Amino acid sequence: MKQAFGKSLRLLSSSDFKSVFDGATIRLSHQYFLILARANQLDHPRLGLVIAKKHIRLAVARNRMKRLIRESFRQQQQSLAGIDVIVLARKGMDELENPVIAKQLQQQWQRLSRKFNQQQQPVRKEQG
RNA sequence: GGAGUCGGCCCGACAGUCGCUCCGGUGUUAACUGCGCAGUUCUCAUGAGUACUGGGUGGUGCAUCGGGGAGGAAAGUCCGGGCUCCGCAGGGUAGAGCGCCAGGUAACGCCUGGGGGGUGUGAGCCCACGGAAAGUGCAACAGAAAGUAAACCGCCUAAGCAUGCCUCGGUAUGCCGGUAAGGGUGAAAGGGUGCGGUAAGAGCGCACCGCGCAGCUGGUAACAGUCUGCGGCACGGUAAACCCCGCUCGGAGCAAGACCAAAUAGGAACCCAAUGGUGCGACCCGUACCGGGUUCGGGUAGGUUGCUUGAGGUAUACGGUGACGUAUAUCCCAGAUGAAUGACUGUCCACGACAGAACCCGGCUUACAGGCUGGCUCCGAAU
Repeated sequence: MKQAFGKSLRLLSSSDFKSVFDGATIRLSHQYFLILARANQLDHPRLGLVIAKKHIRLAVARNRMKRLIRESFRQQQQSLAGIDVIVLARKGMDELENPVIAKQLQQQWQRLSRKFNQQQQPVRKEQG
């Protein structure tokens, strides 16, 4: 079971980001972060991160957030196939401990996966 | 041993699992692509072009192996340089910065050594440390007076004038005054101490100390001197007030700059179509609007580059008090770009601070848990 996290699993250009921001079909809100998502036409998910300096002031803390989110996403990528995801950090996220953040993200990935599958269901019925 | 002071170094350690990025090696052929070679076909003037096939070789990609992968401040962006583009004959002015002396350096507002002042018992530490006899200005409150000094209290009444008294020379009072020694005000009151001197005083005179100027000596210099002479003796403070003097300074920055280059709109050249097409209109006339293709240049998105071998690190030797320099040997030590350098688990301990490269260096400043180590000082004990 591959759990690599190469370039293909990231949102790379500003047009990639724009399409998710403009056409997001799923919004998951959390006290410390916000997840936007929409379907892509690929067999794997892609992740984009928006960690604003305004919300998390220290560069070291911003790096930590990015690493934790990437790591969590990397481990969950199998259940998120076909989704473009953007995670936005909110104020205060850097005050949490690593295990807490990992746990919170884990829960959000599961919610995201369920919600995405519900949205895909009617489409398949129409096709079949 | 305790207290202190000045440096140098380190930035949890080890193991396992799963990742990210760069470099190198090997392999891979499914994919994309660059460049030669050979054969065949077609076009035309023994050469060139077009298409296809075969094989070679490189790049991207994918596997796999090996190696590298944040800091002392990577930070603030406060100075100085390199690099890049733009500008530039020379000189002056304005503006900004710097400011004891000498040296180091690519350069500096940095560093080293020295001088001066302040501070500490000391090692040390601190200093925006040019000019106030070029000029202008400023100094609240208090105080009589704050800058060619000045009489509030005090001290004095010698000289001059007036008046009274008398032993006719004194004495008392007043006027005219004298006085910076004492008190008081103030951050600051125009050298200090002593003796002489005087009506009382006063550098008024003298001695010593201090000060200024000139010389001499030492020092590259700043500056220093039990040195010599002259001067009784100011030239108060403030230049992070204007100012004066000396020195330095073109502008913008890697989102610099260079290259490749879709789509869309517009431009240029050539070719083609032409007497056209569309609208108004039953039609003619009339009128308004409008081509197609190829190539080219500029150029947006996007990509490549700049991009890490450098005023480089380490070691040794030599020169120098030192900052540093020279020589030789040796090493390659992040290079990301929606932005890597990590996550988890276990063990151990002193339970881990401040904090993340973004073109690159040299500094300064600010933040900071601790650990290791060297020099020096003070105190105490022992020998």
